[in-house]
Amino acid sequence: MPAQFQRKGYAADTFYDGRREGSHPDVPGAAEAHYLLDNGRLRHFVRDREIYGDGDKADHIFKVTAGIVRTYKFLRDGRRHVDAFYRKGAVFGLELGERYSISAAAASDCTVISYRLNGLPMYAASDERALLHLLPSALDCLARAQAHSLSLGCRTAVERLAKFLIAYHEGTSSADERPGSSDEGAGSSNDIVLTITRKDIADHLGLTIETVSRTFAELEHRALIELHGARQVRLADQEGLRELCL
Amino acid sequence: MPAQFQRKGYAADTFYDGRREGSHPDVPGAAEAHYLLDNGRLRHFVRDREIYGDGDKADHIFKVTAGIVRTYKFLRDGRRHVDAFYRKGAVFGLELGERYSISAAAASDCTVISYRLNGLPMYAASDERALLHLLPSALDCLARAQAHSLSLGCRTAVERLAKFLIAYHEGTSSADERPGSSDEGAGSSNDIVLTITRKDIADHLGLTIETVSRTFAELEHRALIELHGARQVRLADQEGLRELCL
DNA sequence: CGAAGCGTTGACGCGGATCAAAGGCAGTGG
DNA sequence: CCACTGCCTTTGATCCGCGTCAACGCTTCG
Repeated sequence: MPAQFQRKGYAADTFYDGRREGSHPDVPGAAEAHYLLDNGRLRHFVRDREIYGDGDKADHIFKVTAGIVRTYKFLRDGRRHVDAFYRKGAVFGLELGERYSISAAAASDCTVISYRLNGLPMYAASDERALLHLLPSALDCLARAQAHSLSLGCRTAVERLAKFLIAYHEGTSSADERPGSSDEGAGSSNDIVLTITRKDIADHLGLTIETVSRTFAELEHRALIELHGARQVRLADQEGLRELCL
Repeated sequence: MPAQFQRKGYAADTFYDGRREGSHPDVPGAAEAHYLLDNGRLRHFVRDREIYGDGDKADHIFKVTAGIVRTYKFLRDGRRHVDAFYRKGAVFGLELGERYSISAAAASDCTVISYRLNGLPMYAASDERALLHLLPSALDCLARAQAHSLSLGCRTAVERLAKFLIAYHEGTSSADERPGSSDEGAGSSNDIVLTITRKDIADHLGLTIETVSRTFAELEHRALIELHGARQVRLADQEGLRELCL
């Protein structure tokens, strides 16, 4: 009923691309916002390669430079929950305790920079100024985690997938990993290429792969998207998709 | 399948009581961890009174001193999602942007300290050292938000409620707001008094009040809890309840 | 005592899980 | 070049947990 809740046009959740904190020029030292990652080590991971495991010592922070990273967790019964996806520019591996509470792996082939902490939990690292610059990343993760539990708690399969596609699109549309033609030309800007599997999507949205597949079909049936193979999706009616969000 | 994922005995999520960050003595200046809240203003709220609204200027940070605060959001269709509950010692109102993305209200009568920021988004506040001490709070919120989406994404009504009860119990058992007798005596330590409504629980767990009610009955039927009225619950079999968590 | 909230209980239907099978598609080897 | 193999995805049939609708009990307060 309250009217001020109608915040519109922001559907992105769980796709971290580091744009939000970068867009705040009044952060002290924003230019080197994650400068502590600059002297890190570049590492490449093939799809499904684990980057760190739930329970490992949390002695690194990471930043994605290419591809998509997922954070996830296995349940006792073998089920898997995918917490979030991280894209170019996003920081992951932030932990309060001295061990990771969740695993991270490459959802597609990807490249990350890893920065080694000096054996201390990150809130206790020696460089306070560097740590300060992690607060925006942490708050960004937090906001997206909250948005995601809202989706999981309140929304149907169609709505969750619609939101996912919008978020995925917003995550790539400004980046360089565009499908098809290399020039920034005509209106092909609502094509997306899913470099992650149906299973990753399903485990993230709290659905099964069968339901995800059926829901893709449903969205196509409603003329909101066009499927060209399993991985290539055109967002035929972005307005309609956004209608379904939140 | 991986064995190191079996982290046991930590079921608390979404109940923030500020114990975790306080338990890290190696945080620089942990004693005054939230000292920036010390010169704040004490405020009292009756149940359901809004503390701040989604969309308001995010110019305050809060710390709970008594009672339970919920953060929540209304959806367009009138549904409500309760993101988290905050208890004595917990900090809430942390935001990346300059406006709150979620509302906060008193889930029970409660008292909070509000600290006014100087008109800037909090990551840009003048006192960097003070800000630094918010990082643990933010990371704690983040971990719990992640745990909560896991519950919502993967678990059944019975499992969610079991986890909720364990978390609620862990949140009160060490605090002073104990039910019944005032002395720290015999084994009544697994009685809890729910000061929040079924609706708050339902909206938090992504269920309806009917299902929550039925699930309480189911847990009692399985002899995991004993209900003495709607608000007083004895955790008769904590081990059994924990079996259901995660 | 009546009214208003909150909580419980029952009947029924639907959305998504489960079980089962078959259709692309890429990589491999003959 | 084509058959073979394994993985990912789709599609169909059935089942079940939870939502929905409806009615009733309990408590509180005027």
